[in-house]
Amino acid sequence: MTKRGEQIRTEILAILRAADGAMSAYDVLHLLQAAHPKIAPPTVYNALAALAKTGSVHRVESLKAYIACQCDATHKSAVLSICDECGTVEERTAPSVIENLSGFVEETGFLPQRHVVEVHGLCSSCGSGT
Amino acid sequence: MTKRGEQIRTEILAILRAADGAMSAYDVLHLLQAAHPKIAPPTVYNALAALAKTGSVHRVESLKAYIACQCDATHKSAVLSICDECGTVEERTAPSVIENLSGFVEETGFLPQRHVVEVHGLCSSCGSGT
DNA sequence: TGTGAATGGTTACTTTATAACATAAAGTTT
DNA sequence: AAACTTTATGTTATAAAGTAACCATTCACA
Repeated sequence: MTKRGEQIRTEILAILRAADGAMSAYDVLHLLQAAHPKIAPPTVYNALAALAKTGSVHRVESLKAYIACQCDATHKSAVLSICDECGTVEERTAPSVIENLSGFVEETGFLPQRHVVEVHGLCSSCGSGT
Repeated sequence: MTKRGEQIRTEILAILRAADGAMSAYDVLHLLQAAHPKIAPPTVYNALAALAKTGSVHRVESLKAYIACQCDATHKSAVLSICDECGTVEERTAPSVIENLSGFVEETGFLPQRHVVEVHGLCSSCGSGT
């Protein structure tokens, strides 16, 4: 299958990688429309969903926004640090934190499948009076 | 100050407490409109924001929805377990998990202020073939 | 090369959320 | 207590985010 959508997905990934912080789906849409004037929201959402499934982008739930994956691979264990001052989002894999969290919810018989772990605060630049 | 809005906030809290799972702001709005036909979205969002500030309700970021606080008090350390099957949301305080998480993000000089920790999966009823 | 399954795109719409403005209550000064 | 100030609340209108349902294209294979 030579996917038509692959082109769009590649462009979206490039856009997200070039961004400083997270971008809303509509931010992405507006940038894409520079090159493809007729593009519509579902195309972007479909592409973002496909990219999210492979792990190359993540949705930042608490920002209603999206970032390019900053880690290598298929990691189910990312923690996002979101600076409320400058807007940068840092992603780090944290297997131990996720295991700890899984163990906690399993205490009540819950079966964890997807972890949303986002920490808001100030990044090292913004927090240290820089 | 005898706040006018206190009435609405009380009603919203009662509605959320009576609900099984999380409710969207508009779910709440529609219920409220039974009693107050002229109520508008911002009234609900204002009230939810006020309730969230005191900690008596929480926004479930990954559901775009709201729940009544199920714990006692001013806890900054809640973990939400969200059953994707039946929709119930269980809130538990987990100081150790949050400390662990804070420690992790502090490794890079990040200053944590607000933690969003939501775990999707199956609750004990839905997960055990009940 | 037809035909059907699968994927992607488009139109139109719903849901979620908020800016900006209008109103009203409570405190404050005289 | 009247007039003013401050702050909280309500309303109108609109923006932002997301998606259902339908249409078009592509590919697999007879």
